[in-house]
Amino acid sequence: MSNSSQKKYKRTTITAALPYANGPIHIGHLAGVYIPADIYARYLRQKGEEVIYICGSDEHGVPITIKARKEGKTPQQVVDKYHDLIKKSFEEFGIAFDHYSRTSARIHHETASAFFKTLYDKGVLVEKESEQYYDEENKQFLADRYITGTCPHCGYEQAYGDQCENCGTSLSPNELINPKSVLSGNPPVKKNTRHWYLPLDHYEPMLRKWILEGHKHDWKPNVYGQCKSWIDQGLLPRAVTRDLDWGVKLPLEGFDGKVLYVWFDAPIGYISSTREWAEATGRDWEKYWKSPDTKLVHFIGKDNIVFHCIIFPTMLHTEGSYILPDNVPSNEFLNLEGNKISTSRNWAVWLHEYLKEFPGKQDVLRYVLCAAAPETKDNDFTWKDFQARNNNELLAVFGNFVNRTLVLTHKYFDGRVPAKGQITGKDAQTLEQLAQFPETIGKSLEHYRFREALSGLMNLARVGNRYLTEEEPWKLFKTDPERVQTILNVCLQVCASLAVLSEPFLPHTSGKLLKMLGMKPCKWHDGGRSNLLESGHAINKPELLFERIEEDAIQAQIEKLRVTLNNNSAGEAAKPLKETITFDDFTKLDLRTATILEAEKVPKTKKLLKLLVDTGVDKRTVVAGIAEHFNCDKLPGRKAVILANLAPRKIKGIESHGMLLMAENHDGALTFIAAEENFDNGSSIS
RNA sequence: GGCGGGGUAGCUCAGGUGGUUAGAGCGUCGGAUUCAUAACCCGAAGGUCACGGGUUCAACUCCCGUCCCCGCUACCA
Repeated sequence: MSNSSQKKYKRTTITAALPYANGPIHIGHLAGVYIPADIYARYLRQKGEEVIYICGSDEHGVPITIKARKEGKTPQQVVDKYHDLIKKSFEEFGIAFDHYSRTSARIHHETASAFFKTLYDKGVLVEKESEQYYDEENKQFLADRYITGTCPHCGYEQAYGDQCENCGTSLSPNELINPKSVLSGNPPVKKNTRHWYLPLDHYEPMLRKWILEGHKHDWKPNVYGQCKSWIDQGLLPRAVTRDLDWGVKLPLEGFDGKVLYVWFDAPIGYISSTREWAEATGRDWEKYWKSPDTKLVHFIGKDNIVFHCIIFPTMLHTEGSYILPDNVPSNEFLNLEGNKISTSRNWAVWLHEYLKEFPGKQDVLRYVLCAAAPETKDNDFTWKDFQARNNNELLAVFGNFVNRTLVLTHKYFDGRVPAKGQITGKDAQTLEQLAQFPETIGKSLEHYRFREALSGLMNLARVGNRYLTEEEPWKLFKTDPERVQTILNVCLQVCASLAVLSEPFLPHTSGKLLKMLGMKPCKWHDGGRSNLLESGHAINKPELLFERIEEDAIQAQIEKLRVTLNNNSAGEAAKPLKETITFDDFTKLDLRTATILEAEKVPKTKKLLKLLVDTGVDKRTVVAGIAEHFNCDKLPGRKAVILANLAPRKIKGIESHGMLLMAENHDGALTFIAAEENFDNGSSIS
């Protein structure tokens, strides 16, 4: 079913998730998105198919305006910096986009606002009024991130309108106590504003049919499952506009200060990037997006599944003239040395730094990240593994085979491809195996199985090594030089095929090898031919394709990460102090020593325990979010401190009277606070 | 808690409409070899296929339950 559908396509449009222009690219992005997409694109190109590989920087949205404010720059300056950095490092790394654009480009603003206008004119969008916080001094509505206030949960005074960074709770701006505008410092006022929504709920039947029925077997289980989960939970209308001045302006009269919500404009960036490319090269962009014989494929990370499988397709569908994606191969996440990659904690291997620290080793990283790509589950990148894969696989299997063959050719035949003579069974068998590789590897690629494809490529080098070792030409040369000619001819054909078939995976290596063999780039299915190199053809001097990566280079990287780890924990040890309070403020708190009498888990929650506590004054129920840290059986009898005069509050239907005090370190571990001596319950604390 | 994904050799992963001795690469050990960047090649050891039930002549593969990891989501007074 999925195979027959591939036949009808005449061209392929490949998109890779637009990197957000507020930071550089790291190995997680590469392994999950850009490398697989690049391999796929290069493969199709090499097959001679019509294909475009499109990407660009995603440059709108609130986080960029925040970063700009923090650094005292304009948002444009921020995105310029990262756009340039990202674009350059992609190029140097060998990600071969047909076009890399950016969403601040004029053509993108035109495309995105026209797209919105079409949906608006068609009556697709639903208009709704709502109340939002407004800064009167600056005369603008405030994004959630532009409002700070006191967290209603933990009392932290610098909580943001969308999240409290102290306790991690996600908030809505309305929950904040004493909200303040980040812009003016004044309390914001509520004001009516109008926004447009994409009514995803209306298109549930379409999505059900298209995804749940139509792509049950050709989409990856993680993607299909995630979509099913979303659809089954019930889709809600999603706002497509925001009150902000950084982004694509609404193409409607009288709505200054409104822009398209960044998630709406970003995927349209694929389209505008295609248009920009088409204008520059004199092509027709529309067939890549509107012709039913075009296969549209989005490469993304798992955080992006809902946008690319549900929201963007709904946009394309409602617009009316666009095709929908044929597949959305999404990868899971890559961890680094056992921990989640984190931009803010600097726990990452940054591409631009790698390129500096390992010059000329683009393909090593491409190889390692493809071989260890998180295709079906999260995976871990370690520098030890990086070293091992370079030394024991790329170098020992691939590089070594090529080197052996070329050295022997120079030694015995002065660098000229010797002619084949009598073909033995082994020769024929090897050439037969060789012939199958383009098909085998190609099939893996067409099913988005990049790890499998790469290991297929390595198998070809193994075939070569085995053949060469078994035939032992170095033993025969004195007695049977003609036989050696045949053997080396066969080995050279394998090398030639390696040069051809490695191109999608290891483009730099492929280029070097082609040069060494004196070959021009070839079509995919030329790989596998047994006469790619004519006899008598002169090859160049061999150079090493890969060099050994020594222990000190690896230790340097590990040390670099260790320093990061130290910096992080040093930084985190000291959380900034809260605002100064008066003694009177303090005396309002009634803190008491207490003992836990009973503990049970609150059903249907992960973190909540219902505790019965003896406060000395009374026995009361307290709900505490500590279930992940403490076992119920171990709690009865435990001494604690509670805040006894906190207003009661219902949590999951249980009235909680007071709050259990705990200390939390930067790893999120909790510990009890209690009197060291065995004091009576109800002793007051001051 | 709900939903989704995953739990298979020391490591990274394949696998199967249920059916002979569960596969690969790397690592380890042994052998062979010297053309080659101490590389290649051959061989071996290594797994109760997370755990407990059930269906079946037969389950790692199907069903039910439990546990663990990841993501989304609810919850942290």
